[in-house]
Amino acid sequence: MEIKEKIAKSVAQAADIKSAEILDLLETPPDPKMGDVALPCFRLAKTLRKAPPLIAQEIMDKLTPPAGVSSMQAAGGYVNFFLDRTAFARDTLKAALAPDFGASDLGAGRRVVIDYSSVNIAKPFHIGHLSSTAIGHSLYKIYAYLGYRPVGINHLGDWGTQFGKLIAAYKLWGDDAEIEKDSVSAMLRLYVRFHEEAEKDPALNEQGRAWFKKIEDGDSEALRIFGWFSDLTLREAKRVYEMLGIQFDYFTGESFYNDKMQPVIDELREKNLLEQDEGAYIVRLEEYNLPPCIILKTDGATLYSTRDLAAAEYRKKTFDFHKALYVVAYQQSLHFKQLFAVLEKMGKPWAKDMEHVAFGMVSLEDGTLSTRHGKIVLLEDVLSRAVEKTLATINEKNPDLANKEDVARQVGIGAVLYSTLSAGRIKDITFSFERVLNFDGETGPYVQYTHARASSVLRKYGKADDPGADFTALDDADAFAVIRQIESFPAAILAAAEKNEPSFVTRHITLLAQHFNKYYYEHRIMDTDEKKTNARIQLTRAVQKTIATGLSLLGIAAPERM
RNA sequence: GUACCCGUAGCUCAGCUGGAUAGAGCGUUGGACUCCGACUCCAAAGGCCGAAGGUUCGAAUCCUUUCGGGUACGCCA
Repeated sequence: MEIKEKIAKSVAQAADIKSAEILDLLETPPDPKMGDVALPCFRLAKTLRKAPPLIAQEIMDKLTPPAGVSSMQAAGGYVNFFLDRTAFARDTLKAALAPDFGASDLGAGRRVVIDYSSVNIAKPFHIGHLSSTAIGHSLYKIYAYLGYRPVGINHLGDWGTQFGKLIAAYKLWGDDAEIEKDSVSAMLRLYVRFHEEAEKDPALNEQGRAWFKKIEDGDSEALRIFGWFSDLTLREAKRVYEMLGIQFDYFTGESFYNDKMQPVIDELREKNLLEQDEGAYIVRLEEYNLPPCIILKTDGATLYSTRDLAAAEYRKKTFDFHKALYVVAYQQSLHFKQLFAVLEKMGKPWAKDMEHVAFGMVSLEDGTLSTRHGKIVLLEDVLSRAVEKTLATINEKNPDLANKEDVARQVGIGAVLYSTLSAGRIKDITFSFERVLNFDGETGPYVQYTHARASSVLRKYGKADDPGADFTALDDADAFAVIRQIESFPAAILAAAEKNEPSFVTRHITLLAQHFNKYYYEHRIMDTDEKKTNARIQLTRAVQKTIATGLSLLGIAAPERM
């Protein structure tokens, strides 16, 4: 970054163009043999009204290369700059070895509310919830690293007529011991049975509605049963969160907003936004080219949207957020567009600070996930199988390793997290054990292995860094590739936050691991020249640190041995 | 029907605020452990970037149309 600014500045002087404009043009050539930084002159041709190769030549002739640039070359319509690699290595490693490399105070004093994971009461925690959980948690870490104060909210699915049905089913066929023992699975069986029986006997639905009404009215028995179900579900979910190393600041679910909806409805009325249509109350959104948003049903009951409006209002009031993110699957993108549009119509200037961080659908190889038909894969099973497989690998390759079980957990779970955070979040995922449990190539274990390998070298070296290190040892192309990648780490974090895209971090550290592994094979790190050895050790240390930081931003552990 | 998203190597994906010969991993084939960790590395094969127009000095990238796939579209969440 810094060197690009210097180049932009000197080009600006030579060509009499604004330096910011030049900085914008600067890019990295496709092949390092061409140069390290390139200035394409094609766009300048328009204003200067000269042929690009001529401009390139003229700029080069007039230019005094800034410190850090060793040579220049005009080629085609480009001016190519070759960096002084020794200086680049020294500067980059110094920055990378300082504490909190890539961190910033960009977000100082700003809160970012992140709504993620959102488990449903009485429903199993399956692989369909992994994306929201992993992406949300990673964003939490990324924003925190950039100085923001993230607020993690688990917006529990704990409201709706379904819970009336569940209680009705429990009253008819429930067995306390079975529920205590099987928890969510037992609840799910009751729920499925209810739907089956209601097909034959529609009167059951009436019972379901009645029980839901009791929940709404605060009936003590209804609340006791529902509270019991909630506790059991959360206990199960928290076990998974613990395995994943994830915490939330709040477990405020939908029911939390029950008493907070009326003021929003009143406000909509006052502002003349509420309109009765076919018996229901709606807000029209034609000017947004969106279908209307239903606020109240014909029977006067509230809906999902009503609750989310109240939640948005509450979050703004409580946290005064700088940004509010909803890490929710893209199926709900219309809902969020409507939600944001309604808030905007209500005159909330902060509506523009809210963002739906959408991600793709998870399906199984033989079709869509379906809780009701039992076509699901439990997240806990995936995690355990990944851990088991890792343990088997460790027993085979590194049987004397201490804390094998701990490491197996870190690597196995890391593999699962990595796999959901490696592709862009909008991509659909077809879940397959084969893919998740493959640990070769661009995978979590690969990156962790690189980290462990670097750690191992550093352990062997066992000495502190030497201020007199000879960085000319890092002049070769392999080292340069590694250093360049390290240098762009802070930019990758910023971009990840900007786009709410953790995969930018995943990709960045994966590439870094690849460059380092190549370097490791081509070069001996520790040799007889102490000053040169130390420079290569600093490189190794910077790689180790950067990978560890990157992994931690993804919520993945970085074991030193594996 | 309408809106949004996705089509890049056999498979999974990068690259998409336009730039120099389209990249990686998996899989396939063939190599590399007396040497700092082989969960590693090297090499080969594999592409009209869904298609057609357009804008531009230049398009995988921007615009239009079109085909294929996905998702969602008032009283579920």
